[in-house]
Amino acid sequence: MSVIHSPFARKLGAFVALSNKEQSALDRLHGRRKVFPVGVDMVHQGQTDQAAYILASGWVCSYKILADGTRQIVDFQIPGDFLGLRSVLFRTSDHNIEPVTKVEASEVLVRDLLETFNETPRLATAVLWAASRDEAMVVEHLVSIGRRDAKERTAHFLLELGARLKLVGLGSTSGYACPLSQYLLADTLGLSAVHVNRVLRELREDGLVTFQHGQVEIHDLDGLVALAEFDKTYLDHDGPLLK
Amino acid sequence: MSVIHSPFARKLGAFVALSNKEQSALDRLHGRRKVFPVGVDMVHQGQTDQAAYILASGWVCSYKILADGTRQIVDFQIPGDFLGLRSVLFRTSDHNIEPVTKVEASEVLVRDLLETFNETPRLATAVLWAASRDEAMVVEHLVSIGRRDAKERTAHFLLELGARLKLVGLGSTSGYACPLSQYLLADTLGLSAVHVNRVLRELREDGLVTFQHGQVEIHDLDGLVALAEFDKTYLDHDGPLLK
DNA sequence: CTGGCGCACTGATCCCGATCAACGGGCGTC
DNA sequence: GACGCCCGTTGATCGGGATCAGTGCGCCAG
Repeated sequence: MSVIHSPFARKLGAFVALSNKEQSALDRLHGRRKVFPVGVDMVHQGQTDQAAYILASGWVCSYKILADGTRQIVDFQIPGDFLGLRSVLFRTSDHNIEPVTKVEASEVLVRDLLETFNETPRLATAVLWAASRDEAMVVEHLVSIGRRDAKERTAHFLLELGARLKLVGLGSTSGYACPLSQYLLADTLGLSAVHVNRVLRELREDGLVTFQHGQVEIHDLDGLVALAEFDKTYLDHDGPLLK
Repeated sequence: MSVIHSPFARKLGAFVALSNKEQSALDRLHGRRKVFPVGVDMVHQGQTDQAAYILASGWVCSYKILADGTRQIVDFQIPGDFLGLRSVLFRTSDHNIEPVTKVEASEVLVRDLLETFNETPRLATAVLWAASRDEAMVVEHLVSIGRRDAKERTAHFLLELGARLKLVGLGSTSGYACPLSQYLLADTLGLSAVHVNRVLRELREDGLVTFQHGQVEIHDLDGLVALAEFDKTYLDHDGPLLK
């Protein structure tokens, strides 16, 4: 029987060294597959959904739209990320979760998740670590928007994406595929699309990074890390944090 | 035997209708009391602490300082808030938790918390709801900084504080005591202290809210709510959400 | 082939909020 | 009582990024 570990298992494996059996248990968590087309809300603003998902493929962003039409993207989910749990719990929050590329997701019942934890407690640890890392990234995002200028912010975000994609085997520290338009980038970074364009040009002219044709190429990792004050521990650990 | 429910019990009681017995179980959670003086870091940047705390009195903020000395405050904790759990989990995050007023906190072992949950599962539900609300507020904070202008941001923050303080019986929708300096406010909102001052003056001149002598007085609730696009459900529910 | 549309890109201008500089008041210390 | 120091307050100026306006290109639908 062939073993194809899901991005979810790969991600958690980056935090806790998991046996093949444990990884398979994670894979078994994946329930019914659902496909969401591009640009369609998975959860509507103000509405709560009972389902949680594990992203199998595609990218998702969660965002909020204000009365004047401006949009703030809170974060992105990539394959292996857990999704919807927040919108299930947040009775009072109202931000959508919109796929930016066609998304394949596995419906997960929280009950099944908890049962899996009972079988193998180390999985609970792994999930906690992954969740805390995800929340740390939201906090870093907040710091970025509050106190970093446009160039630093952009550099930080591109580095963060790279680190996360590397975790699930979808990229490296030198480059990765990125389906985000400059408009999405703008609404993520709290900038205008015009200015994102200028910033990307500057970063390219500085020889730091290129963002073209859906592809991010990092040319000067150290320079980017220094510019963005990016936490290198996100990039450095190759094996699991907890053996 | 007199029953003095802690702010922690009061806060959770706002989400789930708790019996006196359950509230007492929450009160019993409070472990050894610790006092932290004003302006001293409870957890140092980059360092992890094994303890989690429940704030008994005082205010705490968690923040990060960048290389150029600028500071971004991520959020505040007020009495009844759970604290330190995030810094325990965030191995990679590096932001401090600094009391802004003298703080009395009860050390809590996560083990004790889980045991309490086993006795009364409804408490687990209450904690989850409270935690998700707290995280929703961080998300709203991010949206604020990213897409609202200085006036809207400030209004939103003052409303949020009021709603949270009301939950634990430390204020009302018309006013509350607030120990924050305009410098702290600035580093929270991603503004400069000078500009915070001007914004507060404008809000006062508009007859919306005053922030003077450590006291916030809300004069036009509806006006503020509209300006900030503040979610009124935070203010409206008086009883527990789940009976 | 053609019109329409979304996205990348650029120049010109504007404005919100940062920065610099200064003053005054409360309060604790010597 | 005099000196610092922190905080609030205000004016003048600067600048980063928004806004407005427009071009060009690829792609899809007709």
